[in-house]
Parts: sequence; structure tokens; C-alpha cells
Amino acid sequence: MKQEKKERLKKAGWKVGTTKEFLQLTAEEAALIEIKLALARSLKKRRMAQKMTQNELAKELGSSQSRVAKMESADATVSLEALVRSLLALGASRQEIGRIIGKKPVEPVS
Amino acid sequence: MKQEKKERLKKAGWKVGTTKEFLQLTAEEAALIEIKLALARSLKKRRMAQKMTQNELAKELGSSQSRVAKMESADATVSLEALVRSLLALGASRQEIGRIIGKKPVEPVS
DNA sequence: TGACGCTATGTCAGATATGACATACACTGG
DNA sequence: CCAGTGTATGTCATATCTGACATAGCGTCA
Repeated sequence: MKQEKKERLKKAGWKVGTTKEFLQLTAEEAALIEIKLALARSLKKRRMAQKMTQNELAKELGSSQSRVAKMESADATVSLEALVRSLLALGASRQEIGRIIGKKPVEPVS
Repeated sequence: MKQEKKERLKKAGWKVGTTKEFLQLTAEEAALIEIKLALARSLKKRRMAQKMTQNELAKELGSSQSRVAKMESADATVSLEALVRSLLALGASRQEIGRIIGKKPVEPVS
């Protein structure tokens, strides 16, 4: 069920339309992806606000630059856990993380 | 970085001290665990509110009763992602999940 | 008592995520 | 133009997580 989708992804590449429709995501999966996107955006914003490079953050996390890049782009290979860990490492509180997750995304212009 | 800790654990054997000190949890790790605990509690609460058994929920999730039990007990082998997915499956919204994560836990009696 | 329904715990093969590395790209200052 | 700095993307071996299964505990009902 997860595997199927990845296959489709690899073959299809990136086209337009909502992410949800194109990937045939269920509502739950769409919500999970939105959560990850919100966290990823926050992560990048926070890192930049602290004037850190991806490499510096990676070292703090005991990870590598490439993985930080993937986190910030909400790459499919990064887990929710990785995103939350990183935000915590950048000083975000539980409450802030809760807010990031709960905040409604900006509506795209129709 | 996770492996290191386990190594240390195995070598050190069993000494006393608070869990936190003994396991040498950083503040970030402690926060992550608190988040997982909050989600786990909510999961159980929600499942019960819907009068579902662990088995029923497991089937909805494409999983097994044992894993649901582990989720509800915030077992170390369950990921943040699994907890969030399960809550979404039980109908929780992004906003609700944000609130669960952000909410301060009840202080233990001193 | 025993049978039944629900939950808890341990284990393990297979699936998924990770850090590390290589490499490419984009931008800037010289 | 080149060199340097920061970011993006692909791959791979290994670490971690997952579903499934077995089995045990624990109420409850007859």
C-alpha cells in the first residue's frame, strides 16, 4: 500500500494538480504530508533565523548536510520524528511544535 | 547517536538515579518522549470513545492488535509517525493533533 | 470452574529511514 | 573566468520500525 504509491511516483514524475489528487492520497495521508510540509518550512525558517548553515545544523543533530536538505524539502525519506527532533534541537518548545502542526496552511490562489 | 547510548547502557549495567539521568536524556529527547506519551494517551482515549477494540483499530490501520497496544503504551518501538497516523485514522484533525502535542502535561504530585 | 473477549509483551523477518558520501547546482566575490 | 560557500539530489550499507505471530494476563459471565 505504501509501496504501490512510490512506484507510481517514480514512474510519473512531477506534474501539476493538487498533490492529493495526483497521488491519490487518502485524507489521512494528505494531512500527514501537510503536517510534514509545515514542519519542514518551520525548520528552514528557524535555521535561517539563527543564521546557521545546513551543515552546522547537521552536526548538532549528529547527521549530515544532505539529510538536513531533505528534511527542509519534506523529502519522502524523512520521518515526522526527524523533523520534530530537529525543531527541538533548534530550540522549539512542545507548544510551538503543536502550533506549527495545527496551523492551517495558506490557501493557494485559485 | 542512538546507538552510542545503547552501548553505554549495556556496558554500564544497572545503576540508580533518575531515568533521565541514567539514560542521559537530553531535554530534546525528554520532550520527544513527552510528546509521544501525550499522543499515546489521546489515542487510547479516542479509540475507547469510539468503542473500538485494539483489534478493530488495527484492521483499520492495516496493522495488528499488538502494535496498537504498543502504540497506546508509547512503547519505544513505535514512531511518532505511527502515533500521528493512528490518530488521523481515528478522525483527529491537524488542529487537534497540534493541540495534543502542545498541551502541557499534568504535573505529578511532588 | 472454564470459556471467552480484550489487552499486554516478546520475538523476528522483512520494510523503511538513516548517515555518509559523491556530485551537481546556484550564487557571490575576486 | 575561477574558487568558495551553501544547498540539492542520488545511492548505499546499516540501523530502526513494522506487521505478524505466539502467548500470557485479566475480567466477566455462565
